[in-house]
Amino acid sequence: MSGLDENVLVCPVETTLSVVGGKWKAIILWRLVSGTKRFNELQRSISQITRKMLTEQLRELERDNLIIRTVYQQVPPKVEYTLSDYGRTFLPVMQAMAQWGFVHRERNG
Amino acid sequence: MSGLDENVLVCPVETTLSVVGGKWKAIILWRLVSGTKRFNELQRSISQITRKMLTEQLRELERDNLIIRTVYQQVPPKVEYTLSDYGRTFLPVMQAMAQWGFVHRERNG
DNA sequence: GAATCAAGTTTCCAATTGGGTACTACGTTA
DNA sequence: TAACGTAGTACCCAATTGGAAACTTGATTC
Repeated sequence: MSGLDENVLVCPVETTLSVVGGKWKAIILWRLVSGTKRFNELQRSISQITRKMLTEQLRELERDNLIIRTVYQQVPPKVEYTLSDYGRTFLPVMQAMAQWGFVHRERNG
Repeated sequence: MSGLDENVLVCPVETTLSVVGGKWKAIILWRLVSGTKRFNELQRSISQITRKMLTEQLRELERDNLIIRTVYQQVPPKVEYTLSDYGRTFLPVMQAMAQWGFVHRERNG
């Protein structure tokens, strides 16, 4: 607990997973790459996610400054989610993942 | 269930997560990038993982052909885990993750 | 005056994940 | 003959995750 090198020893892959790990975050961010989305639009495009999960994940992504949440004061409510500049730094990871997933699906069923 | 386009519609990021998602798999694979490792060696290098979890994750990675498990018939037992050629195709994703994690740690605490 | 809409929140319950501990195999070393 | 070491398994229990459904808000439409 007293060394200078604690941070140096942390695995960078673990660091990444601590921010965008879990079942949903990378998928949500990938949806936002193609542009700003509203809440229901996101939910419809991620078929298995519940409102609760989507809300939770969006809150955490916002807290970590990866996305920006914009509330329009109108009824019915309108809330938009946008990748932040910082969120966009995650683009290379998402592209690598998308590329691998695409090829993997070709290879396997 | 009868369309031609089911697979086309699957999100490639989701495909990737279905294979290497979860809390441990990417970390384990990243350890193997630097070379073949034995079971206990892996466990020691991933401080929070239990034997049970490590066993489970290694079995699944082996089932999906990302790693190769080699058992030496000797006592005490010796089992080695190695990235397969196919597992190595995941390298770009891991590198992108490691790079992002490294920069993210600089930026944040 | 009832229904509708978007974007949630709340509550409760089920399933999955994960941890602790003990146990195993068996040849070698003390 | 007792202990050691590696690579696990087996079993049980606790914690966390995740899902379903009902409820909320307030202006607008039927």
